[in-house]
Amino acid sequence: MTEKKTARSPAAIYQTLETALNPAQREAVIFREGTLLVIAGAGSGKTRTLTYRVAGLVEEGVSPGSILLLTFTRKAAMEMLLRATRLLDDRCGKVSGGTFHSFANSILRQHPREIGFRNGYAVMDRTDAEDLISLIRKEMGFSSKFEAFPTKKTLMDIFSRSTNKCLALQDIVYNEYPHFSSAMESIFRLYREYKARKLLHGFMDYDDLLIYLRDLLKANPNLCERISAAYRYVMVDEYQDTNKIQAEILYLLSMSNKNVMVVGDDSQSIYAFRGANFKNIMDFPVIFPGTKIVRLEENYRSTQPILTLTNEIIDRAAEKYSKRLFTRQKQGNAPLLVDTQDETEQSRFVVDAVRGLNRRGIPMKDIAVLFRAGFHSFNLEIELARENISFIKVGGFKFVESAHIKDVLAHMKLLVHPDDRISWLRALSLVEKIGPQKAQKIYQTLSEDGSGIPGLIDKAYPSVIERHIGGIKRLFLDILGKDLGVWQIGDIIVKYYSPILRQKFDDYPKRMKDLEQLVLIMEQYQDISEFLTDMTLEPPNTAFDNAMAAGRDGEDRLTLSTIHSAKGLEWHTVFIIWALDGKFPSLYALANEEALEEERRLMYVAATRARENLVFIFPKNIYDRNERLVLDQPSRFLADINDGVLKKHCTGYEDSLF
DNA sequence: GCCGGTTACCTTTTT
DNA sequence: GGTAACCGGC
Repeated sequence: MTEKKTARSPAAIYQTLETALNPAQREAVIFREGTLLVIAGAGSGKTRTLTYRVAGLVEEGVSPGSILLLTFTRKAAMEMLLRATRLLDDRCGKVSGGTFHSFANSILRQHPREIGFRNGYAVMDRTDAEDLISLIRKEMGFSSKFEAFPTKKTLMDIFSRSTNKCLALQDIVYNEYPHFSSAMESIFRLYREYKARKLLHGFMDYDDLLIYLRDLLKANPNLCERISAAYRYVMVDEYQDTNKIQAEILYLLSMSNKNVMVVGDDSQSIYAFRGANFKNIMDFPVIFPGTKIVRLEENYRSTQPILTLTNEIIDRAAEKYSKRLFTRQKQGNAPLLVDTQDETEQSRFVVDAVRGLNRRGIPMKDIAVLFRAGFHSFNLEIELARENISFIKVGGFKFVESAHIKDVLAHMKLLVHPDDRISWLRALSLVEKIGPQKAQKIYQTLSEDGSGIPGLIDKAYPSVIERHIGGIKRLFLDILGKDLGVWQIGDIIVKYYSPILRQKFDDYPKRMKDLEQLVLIMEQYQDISEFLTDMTLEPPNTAFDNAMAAGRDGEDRLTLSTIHSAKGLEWHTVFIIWALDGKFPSLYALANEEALEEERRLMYVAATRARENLVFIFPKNIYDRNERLVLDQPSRFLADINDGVLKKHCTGYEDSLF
């Protein structure tokens, strides 16, 4: 961080409080002892409030390390601490910040024995966990051939929901996946096996991090006392998106000091699919009696016409939410609703409109296109590339999840975790003539005699195999016992892997670039496990979203983002594509009242990202093969809003849209 | 028995 | 573009 130390005296910060913050914000900033709940509407200066509070605490002499700021992404935490640093000085950068998951990981790493992972553990990402499930599924002989049996993805969903909602597996299956009820017995057996394997091989999935932390704190009162005493002030952002386990952890963390502040907005809760419950925020004063509640209702982001619309969207919700936003920016353009013939026309419309805005002085980085699901932007991405408009895409598929990245990382994981069965199978299966069976056999012998990588190198194999396995033996010979940096090791692995890449993927030039990118990221790390943990817990959300790219990122780029990844952000102009009933809300959500309500909140989050201009677009001749029907209506969240609030717009005038 | 190529089908959101 | 079942060939 090259942040300059600003020579601003503490008194000056408090002087600026009067002018920089409104009374409600100020109240939250200067609140000290006890629990505080801040209900902060969209654009109400929530980040500003947290930033000032952090700076204020540090300024008063609270040790930065004893302040804990839990946010939704590490990026959000870094951003806030950076702002606090600007406000005060470098000490703010030393505040402990991150996600619940990374916080859990940092604590658990220090207590491997207490949690039953004597030799430490590796964190599995979603794909690793699914691979393990798939392996077990095959071993146990469950397949969908003879009975309705869930795929690995669905199994993981079921397991994860059960954990995060604190409900029995049966409840989840019978209520949310009734069509798999007949397989309940098998699912349960598989689940038990999955848990056993994780313990046996030293793996944790994302959910385990939270569970083990909670259980560690619960089972060891002395430790809990010590840890909670270490954090004098705890703050949690986006509290509406936390779940029951996280609430319990927070409660345990408050054992010694009851100075807990949570900030959130019940109408922006969009992670129920992951076990989050917006009622958490309402329960907070119940769990912590005597909680002070502060409401931030003045919106500083959007114009009145945009707020009028967003208020209408959320007013139609079945559940009544706790506030209504207002603004002093009365003037502004009416939000637009545009229908196009098909997806291509939708993309062209966006391209033309973006061009028009850009010509009239709106920088690309002040414009965003938002959508419900990652793949909704594929067509637009092609059009943008054709038109030479550069963009950054956030959300959807992460590049660390793609097969080629996982292949390279698997080799690296073996260096620090030689008992990693998933990685062994993955790496060995890449060798010609070695498939799942042979890989399994090789792994078995290495694991039984505990010889790991050296065992692989020393062992002689039947000549057919030996001819092909020589490559991977040489790879590890090149790495082991040498004093190499993370990126050098990565580079060696990539060189070994590139012939496989060519053979395996038609689009290898593109993937090769990803691998080069990966090696660039590695340059920032001194330690392999640290690198691997970061790739799992804080993966770059796009191929270009990392410090490396940011360095040469002077370029003015358009943002494409899933709505989930746009949370907390804002742009001058926002386009929301696929505002088509059946896509948004998704057809999956229609059967379920709660899911539908979450879709509505999602639409609310999307629309409240806009400062000046807001445009909804839907292609109206979309045939859904699944349901065998034509989707041609605008999203039901917009359909009945009258013309004065949401203006219908015809295509063909994109140049003078506003 | 096992590898590896082929085909049919489906595709939400994220730590 | 990914997953899982299928089948031909060694």
